[in-house]
Formats: sequence, structure tokens, C-alpha cells
Amino acid sequence: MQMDERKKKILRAIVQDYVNTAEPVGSRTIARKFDLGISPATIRNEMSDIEDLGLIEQPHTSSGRIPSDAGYRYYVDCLMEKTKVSEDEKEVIERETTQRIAEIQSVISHSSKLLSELTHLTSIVVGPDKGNSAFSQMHFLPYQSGKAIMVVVKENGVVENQIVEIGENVTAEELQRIANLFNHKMRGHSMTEVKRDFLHEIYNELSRQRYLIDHALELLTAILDNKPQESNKVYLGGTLNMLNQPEFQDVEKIKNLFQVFEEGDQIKQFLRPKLEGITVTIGGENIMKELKDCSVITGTYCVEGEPLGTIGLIGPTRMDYGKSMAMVEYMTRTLTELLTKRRRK
Amino acid sequence: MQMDERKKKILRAIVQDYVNTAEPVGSRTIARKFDLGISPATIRNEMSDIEDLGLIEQPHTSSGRIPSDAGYRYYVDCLMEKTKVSEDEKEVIERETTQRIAEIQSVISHSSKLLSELTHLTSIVVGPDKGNSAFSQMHFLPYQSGKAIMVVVKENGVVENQIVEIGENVTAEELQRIANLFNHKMRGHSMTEVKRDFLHEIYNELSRQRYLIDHALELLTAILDNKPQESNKVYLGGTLNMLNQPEFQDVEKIKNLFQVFEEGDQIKQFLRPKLEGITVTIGGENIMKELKDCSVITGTYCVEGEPLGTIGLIGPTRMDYGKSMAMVEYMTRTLTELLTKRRRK
DNA sequence: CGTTAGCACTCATTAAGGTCGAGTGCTAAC
DNA sequence: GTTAGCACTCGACCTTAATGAGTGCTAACG
Repeated sequence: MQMDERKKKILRAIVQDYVNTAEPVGSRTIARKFDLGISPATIRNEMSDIEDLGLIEQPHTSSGRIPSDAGYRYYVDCLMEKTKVSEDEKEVIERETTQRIAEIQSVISHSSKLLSELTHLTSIVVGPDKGNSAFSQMHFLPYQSGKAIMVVVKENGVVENQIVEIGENVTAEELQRIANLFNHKMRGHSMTEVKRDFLHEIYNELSRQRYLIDHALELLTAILDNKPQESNKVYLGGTLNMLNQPEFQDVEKIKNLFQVFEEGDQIKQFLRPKLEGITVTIGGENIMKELKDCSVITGTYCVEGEPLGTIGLIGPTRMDYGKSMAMVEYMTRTLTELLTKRRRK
Repeated sequence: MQMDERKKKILRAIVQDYVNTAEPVGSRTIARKFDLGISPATIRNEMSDIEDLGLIEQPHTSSGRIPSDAGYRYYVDCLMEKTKVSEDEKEVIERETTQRIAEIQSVISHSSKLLSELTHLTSIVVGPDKGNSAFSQMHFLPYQSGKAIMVVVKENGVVENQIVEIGENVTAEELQRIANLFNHKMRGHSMTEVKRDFLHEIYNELSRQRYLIDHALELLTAILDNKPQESNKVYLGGTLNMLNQPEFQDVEKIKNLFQVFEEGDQIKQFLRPKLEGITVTIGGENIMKELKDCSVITGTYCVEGEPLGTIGLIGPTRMDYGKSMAMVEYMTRTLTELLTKRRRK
């Protein structure tokens, strides 16, 4: 059996109505709300077929039908008409994001809030992945005796600082020399490259400060590669929106879901920046079984072709895929443009 | 009518049993569980009196009694025996906090998590209040053309950085001069003092860079006084614990509560660092009506007698006040000690 | 042969009635 | 002052019945 034109129309009607009302959709409802020119009885026959194809299902005998995961998948892939982001919404996004070019961090986190407000869903944004970011420059600043402030600037514009222990007998000049050497050798390189190619050189030239260099390298590695402190952090926005969804009126479900939210690491795992385009993961397609009643829509924002981080939306499987996808798509594009422009300046 | 010794015993029993079971407490239950040597009937008479005093109430006619806000207040003030933090718990706190002296920020945020784990309640920690923190030193580091990185160190050891726009034609030497001047004039002073006392001096000496100085001052003000970005931030821990409490099985209540959590500003408002000691705010005593079913226990951690930030617990009014208060008390003491030691080093 | 009307059937939801039990207040006896 | 006894209250829980939206099947229609 195949999905002929009429079946497609009916499935589309079911998905759209269910997304709106959150109630199982009956044949009568479709005949009334959507002008397909056929009677409820005919629709019933067709629905029976569509159910055999696995695209819709009945919560219990003799109730209306609801789309299955496969049904949503078919809808997203074949039936959905592309939604455009409205001019109003575009304006809001434009205004709200361009205001704060100053700090990359705050742009990112604000985007998350924005996205959730515009969609009434929960948004997730993963900050720039530091692993990909190269070293630009570093400085030591005097602090208390025996300590200094190490400031590291990365190529993506992020600035980090950290208080480091130095020996009592290390002079400012020596620190300066170390910084100069690092700046000279490392600019534009990632930590892995440095370790592979320049480490012995650095040791050779500064053998006296071995302890300090080890310490600094350790911190540099942490800052550049994988320190999950500031960026590469998961920003959630609008988690409360989930509580308004009728599918999450059960405290047990809420607990499960929020547990996932609270453990940012888990989410980060499967939000790895992907290739171009918008990814839609529906219900059971999610690896995390806690998200089996949710769909996740993600996009990747880039600078100069290089994927930086992920931005996404989480909602119940019953969500407005058209609008959500358009939103994520527009947001990634805005972020990409913004970051590219920023870089060029 | 007065609260005689027997009434006190009964009220204490009611509070303790209700805290444990979350079920209204009947006269029979008390007679069985607590060996007071009197019969249920007598207890009933006494309970009737205690109810007239407003310390307990009936959810509905002919059910057991539960403590009223006033009842909890009386319990906390007069009846409760002080709980001590167990040695095991002390050890955990010791171990977990001293591990990370390096960054004040991470100590604070970690404390929050720790507190919620040990109590199964929700913890709130407000980071060091920047308004009270004085300027220590600043530096400008070269960045891209037309921009520099401004690094500000505060007396409490927090280091902040920010990218600032400088004109194309400002040289490194001029920046250095500005920094020197600031460092010279401002060390040890708060932003308000600087504005009041030194602002005109600074302008006089550096009239040429007026634009840049204005900009820098603006940023400094933001960093030192009230920038709510990094510290002075509200850390919540164990918000999910609330979902396990039987009083929050209603999605509507959860929504209200989490709304309060999400808007950190509101919480900050009434978590202003107070004087010495532990503060307990019970149910309706809270200014925020969303917290009318919750009690809040807060303490203030200090460095050298100066209150820095607030640490606290939120739970249902039906909570173990003794343990919670002991916990908050011990935690503030630990933090205070830790921070003082750190400062002295 | 596809479409439709009619009809019996299913099943979640809701309301109404009934029982149970924990708990109270009151009274009278100890 | 304390306690036993008893009638009464009221939420919690179960059962039952009514309702209604929806289905599947069959037979008739064009």
C-alpha cells in the first residue's frame, strides 16, 4: 500500500490538528475542520490504512488517532510546507542580538532566551567549542607575592583569566620571557599541536622554569581544550514552557525531563556540532530514552565555515515543526553572520 | 491561656511527626508514637487548646492537625532542640570545599550543590556582592587594532576582563599611563568613593583621553558595583528536590515556584546579606507570596567581619528546621573561614 | 468499484452514591 | 484533672451508571 495524495492530505490534517489541540483526532473532526470533500466514513477507511502503515496510532480502541513518531517523521520529510519567520520576529531577533555584540558569551546566552520566548519551547544552546579554538596571546600580570594572573586570549575572541601560583623567586622579567616565548611559538595553534610540535622547544629554552611552565601548560590546556567552565557550557532557556504543555502535567515526567536538563553534560553529548543544516530528531529517535516523548531540533552556527556550537529547541513530539525549524534555521544564520562580521572587524 | 509544659511536648510531637510523614497528625498517633503517658482523649483536649492559640490547624473538620506558620515559628523559637551537623557530613563539607580554593567562584557555586545534596532541599547562594568590593588594580593588554583588553582585579581576589574600544590613535603608552593613574588613585577604594573624590583629578590629569576614560569608568562601575554577570549571581542547587516533596505534586504549584527560581533577581532582592546569625522565614512571613508554602533559611558569609554574600535553603514549611539550620550555620562558618584564610595568604 | 449512510460496539470521562476509617468533640464516669 | 465511650464529620476510595466521541463493519448507492 502506498501513500496516495488523499492519504497525504489526511495525515497532514491529523498532524496539524493534533499539534493545535493536543486531542486525538477523529474522522468527523477532519471532515468538519478541513474541507477535503469526502465524508467521515471515507476518512475512516483511509485512516485505517494509514494506521496499518504505522504513521498514526490510537491511544486506545475507539478514540481518535494521533501521529506516531514515524508519522511525524513523514510529515516533516514530505508533507510539511516550509514556514517562514515572520517579519516581526525577524525584527525582534535582529534587534535583540545585535545590541550585544560586545561579549560573545552574552550573545549566545541571550539567543537561547530569545529562541525559547519566540517559540514557547525550551531552547538549548551550547557555547563555542573550545577544543577548536586556537591560542592567540597570553600575559602575566602581577598579583600578590608568589602569585600572578594569567590572561589568555583565544583566536575566537574569548578572554580567560586564572590566578596561578609561581614561586616566590620568579621575577616579572622571567614571566615576561615565558609569555613572550609562548606568544611567539603558539599563536594560531591549538593545544594539541603545541604539545606535539613545540613542547620540547619550549622546555629547552626555559629549562630553569620547568615547574612553572608545567603549571602554565596545564592551565592552558584546561582553558583551550576542554575546560567546561564558561563556554562550551549549556544554556537552557524557557524550561518552564514545558510545564505548560499538556503532555507534561505529570510530575513524574517533569522530574525525568528536568533531570536531563540539569545534567548539561548529557545534552552536550548528543548536541555535538553537526554538518550544515537543521537536524530534527523525533521522539524515540533520540538516544536518550528520557526524551522519548520529545523532539529536538538543532542547528549549528559557524564562523568561516567552521562549526562552533549548537543551538536547538526541545519540545513535545507534538510541536509545530514548521515554525520551530524555521526559527532555529534563522537563528543559526543570524548568529553565524554576526560572529563572522565580528571576526572580520 | 498559656503554653504549659505538656502543651509544648504535644506541639513538638505534632511538628516532628508531621515533618516526617507529611500526614495530618491525630491524637491517637501521638499517644502511640510518643510516650507522653496520657491518653488520646487528653491529648485531644490539649490539641483543641493549642488550636485556639493558633499554633496548629485542621485541613478540614475531623482530620488530624498540622502546624500553622505560627506553630512552626513557635517550634523554631522555643521548642526545637539544636541539631548538630554529623561528623560524616562535616567531613564531606570539609573535603569538598577545601579542594577548590583556587577560584572563589567555583567554591561558592559548589557550596550550593553540596548544601542541597546534604539536605535534599533547594539551596540558594548569592555570590560575593560586588558593591562592597574595592578596586585593587587594572591593566590594559593589546588586542586588535582599536581594541584592548581591560583586566580588573578586585580586592576580594576576583579578576574580571572585558574588551574595550579605544580609538585607533591611542598608543600603548597612553593606556599604560591611564592604568597607572587609576591604580595609583583608586587602589582600595570603591567605585562610589572614586566618583565622589577622585573623578575630577583623573579628568584633570588626562584631559586628552576624556572619551576613553569615560568608557573605562563606565565599565569599571559595571564591574565593581553592580554588574550582575558573574558574581553577585544566584546559584541554585537541587531545585529538583522540590519535586520529591509531597506538597509539590501539583504542576501549578511547581510552575509558580520554579518561576521564582528562574528569576534570580527576585530572590536576590530579599536575600540581602543580613547581620550575623541564621535567619528563618516561615511560610507567609516571606514577602514573596509565591513562597507562602515554603520556608527559607539563610546565613551570611563574611570576610573579616564584612558580609559578602548569602547562602540559604528553601524547602516546604514542613521541613527539618533543626538540621537545615545547623547545616546553613556550619556552611557559612566554613565559607567564612575559608575565605578569610585565603585572603590572609 | 469507490463512496457513503447506518448501526452496533468500545472505552475514557464524569458524576453520583456508598462504604470505610481516621479523627474529632462532647458527655459522663473515674 | 483524666479517661472511656459514643455519635458525628468528612476525605479517600470503590462501584455503578450515564454520556459521548469515535471506530469498524455492512449494505446500499451512483
